[in-house]
Amino acid sequence: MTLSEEDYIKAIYHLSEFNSKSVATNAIAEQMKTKPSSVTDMIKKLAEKSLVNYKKYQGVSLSEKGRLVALSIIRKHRLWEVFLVDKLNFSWDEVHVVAEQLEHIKSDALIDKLDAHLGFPKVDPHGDPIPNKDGVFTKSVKKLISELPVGSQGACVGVNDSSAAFLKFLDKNKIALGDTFKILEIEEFDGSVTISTRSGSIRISKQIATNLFLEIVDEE
Amino acid sequence: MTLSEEDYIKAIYHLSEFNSKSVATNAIAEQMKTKPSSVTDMIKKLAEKSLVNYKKYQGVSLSEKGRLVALSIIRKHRLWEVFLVDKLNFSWDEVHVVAEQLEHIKSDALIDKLDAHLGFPKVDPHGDPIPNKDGVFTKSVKKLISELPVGSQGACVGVNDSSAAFLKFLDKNKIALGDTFKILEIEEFDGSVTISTRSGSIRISKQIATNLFLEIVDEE
DNA sequence: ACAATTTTTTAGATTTGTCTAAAATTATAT
DNA sequence: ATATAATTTTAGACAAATCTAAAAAATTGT
Repeated sequence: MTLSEEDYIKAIYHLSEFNSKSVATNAIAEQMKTKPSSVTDMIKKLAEKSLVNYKKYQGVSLSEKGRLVALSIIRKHRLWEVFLVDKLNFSWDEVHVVAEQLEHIKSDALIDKLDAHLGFPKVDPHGDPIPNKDGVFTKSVKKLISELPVGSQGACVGVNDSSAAFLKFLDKNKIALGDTFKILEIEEFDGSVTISTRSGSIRISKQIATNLFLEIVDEE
Repeated sequence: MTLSEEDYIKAIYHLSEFNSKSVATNAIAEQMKTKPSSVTDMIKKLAEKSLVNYKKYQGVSLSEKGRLVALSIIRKHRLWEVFLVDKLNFSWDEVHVVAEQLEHIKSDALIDKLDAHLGFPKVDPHGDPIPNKDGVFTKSVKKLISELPVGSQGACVGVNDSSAAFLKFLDKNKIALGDTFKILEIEEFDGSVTISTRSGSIRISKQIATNLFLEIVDEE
């Protein structure tokens, strides 16, 4: 698989991740920052290799084979992100660009050993699940604090607003990525939320609650 | 710089590492496993970017700019090799192929942080020196035990013969990469050498001595 | 329903890195 | 010294991935 093919497969996966229907040529072109005609060419090539299901003018979807390729790339991407944050002290918002390159390194042994080195993580620094070797992963529930009911509990895995000001605020309030929070109370009046942290409970404004993602530990 | 350009620069560096003269087109073609005509094309391109000094039919040499590019790639390659061996438990003879891919990842921050994570190593797992950011490195002396006089001391950094049998032998005799040895005595009769190790002194045959490299800690 | 718009595909060109075959240059051997 | 051999370069072609411009198909609005 060429680098470019891998990028297309990944783009198609992400575009069909939630709606599951077939993906439009234009949508892929936008995602890949290229022209629709280039997309058509590449789709033909991927169809030739039966990585995608394709019928002219009818959009495209990943075949099972293609889906597994996508998941293996995503697995690599997310493991590298964990490495960059946990081992090299990158901040979680800097890692994406570098992981985009690292995900294309071809070595099964490397990924196995990296996985072990990292302690077989289940989610990446943004709270997104890491597929296993066979492409199996538990769809994690990742929600804004403002969307959760009282009693919910989870690890803080990301922010909506990555402005320096907001990150500074989090730092000042001793809120860090990875911290576990529990929602104790939601104030009807202003939407502010009381959450418990390791160092006690604090109250956060609605604005904060709509910008912090929790990765819910969903027992099932 | 494209991946291919980087590979050519690295090949030219290695080919002129010891003789320092200009490198022949055929030599590059052999190293790169490509045809001489392809090499000529690429050399023209590199000359255009003033990464090499080139005169038709006269061979090619790296410009200062090209030399710095080569050293930055070598720096990345060797840091990744240290990572693979020290952190991911690859054996030192498996790392080259993977490092060949990793060396092309473009991110200064990544290499800085990797360097720090590894404790700013000075040599790679094969005993070859790691250039610093500015391309400066101390030319390390790496010699076979059989080439060294009594009294020499250094870290074991590599083998000539990487057959499974030889590696097994080393393992059985508790000789591992990184161990420090001192040469105590050389037997005229059969060329066998007595060396001191952490766990006492042992005698190794000439055959072993001609297959083990020491990285000499050369005070100057 | 069908004209207008949007989306998608085709056709033909471009760039990068490669190739083969042939020509130009340099090296070698007697 | 010069014919022969080896090396290097040129010329022209090709595959991959992209582009522009134009044609084909699907969608939308009234």
